[in-house]
Amino acid sequence: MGCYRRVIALRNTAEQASGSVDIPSVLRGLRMTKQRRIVYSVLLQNRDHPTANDVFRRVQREMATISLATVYNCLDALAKHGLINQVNFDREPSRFCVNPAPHVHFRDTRTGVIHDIAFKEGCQITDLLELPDGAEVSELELTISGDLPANV
Amino acid sequence: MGCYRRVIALRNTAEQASGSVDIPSVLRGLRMTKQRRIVYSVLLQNRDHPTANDVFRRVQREMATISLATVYNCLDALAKHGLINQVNFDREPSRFCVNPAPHVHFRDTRTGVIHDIAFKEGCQITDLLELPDGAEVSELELTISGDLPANV
DNA sequence: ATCGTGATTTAGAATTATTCTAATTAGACC
DNA sequence: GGTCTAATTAGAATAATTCTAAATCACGAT
Repeated sequence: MGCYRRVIALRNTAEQASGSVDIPSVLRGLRMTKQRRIVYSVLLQNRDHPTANDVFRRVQREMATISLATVYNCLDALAKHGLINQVNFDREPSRFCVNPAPHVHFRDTRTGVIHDIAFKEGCQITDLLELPDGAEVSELELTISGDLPANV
Repeated sequence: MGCYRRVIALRNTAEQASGSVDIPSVLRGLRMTKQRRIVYSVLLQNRDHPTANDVFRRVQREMATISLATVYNCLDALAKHGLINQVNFDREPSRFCVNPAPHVHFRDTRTGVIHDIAFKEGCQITDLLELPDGAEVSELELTISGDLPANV
């Protein structure tokens, strides 16, 4: 029995849109260069799971000289340091997500919007699987496509 | 408590390797052309989650004139008709899987081998998620990477 | 402050899985 | 056998991403 209240970050809130993010000079051991900071803040400001290209276009508005390769580099560095997640739906271009909480992705096939979906309290997906004894999970990606009822 | 017995199709069995598959001329509404039949039988014979290119090379041994585009076409047709699954790990080349039972994929990071993992009896992964009321799942892909204990 | 050094950024080329195009071939049905 | 549509083919095109090599930056030591 899912309920709407528990769905995470479906829409940008006022704070998210404000752009007033304060990012320290080193985050999780990653030096926050100008470019990395802008890429990261763009992701924080608009959590709609943009592609690298989307990010590139948004960042350009604040730093016209940045290159696409740098955006890729930054996204990669941020992901390697656990600040963002790379989200893959089938073979579409990767998308990026700042939500640090454990969650999975649900694409509404009608609107194309990707929603973050939390786990129910205390639930471990691997408990449902016939994993061999001693298997140790290091990465797990779950993507779902489907229909959401017309918005309330 | 996963147990090895319930892990599906980890290895090719004798029958799988025999190649003596008998495929009707229409399967799930899909006309089984020579090429589609060979592609399908190659997948049935060796269930190691090959890429399109792997399939291409294997099929060539039986039909030297087949083209890579045809292999892509066949894989696509087979997948659209539910005979095979397209498996995506991150942004790696797609892999293909004939296992018709519901399952997820686990890549052993040490060996690179991809294992099919079944769900425990009567388990619905979506029960663990805070899905909005009325959400209807049409596709679901779960991929896991991790370590498996050294083979028994 | 300046210098040296390694990390970062950059532009553009390269890579590569996949899709597209247009022409040919095969197969089903009359 | 002839017709018609679907499937196959070779090769070109696409597009996301990565690579390369050169330029720039930023920090610590002097």
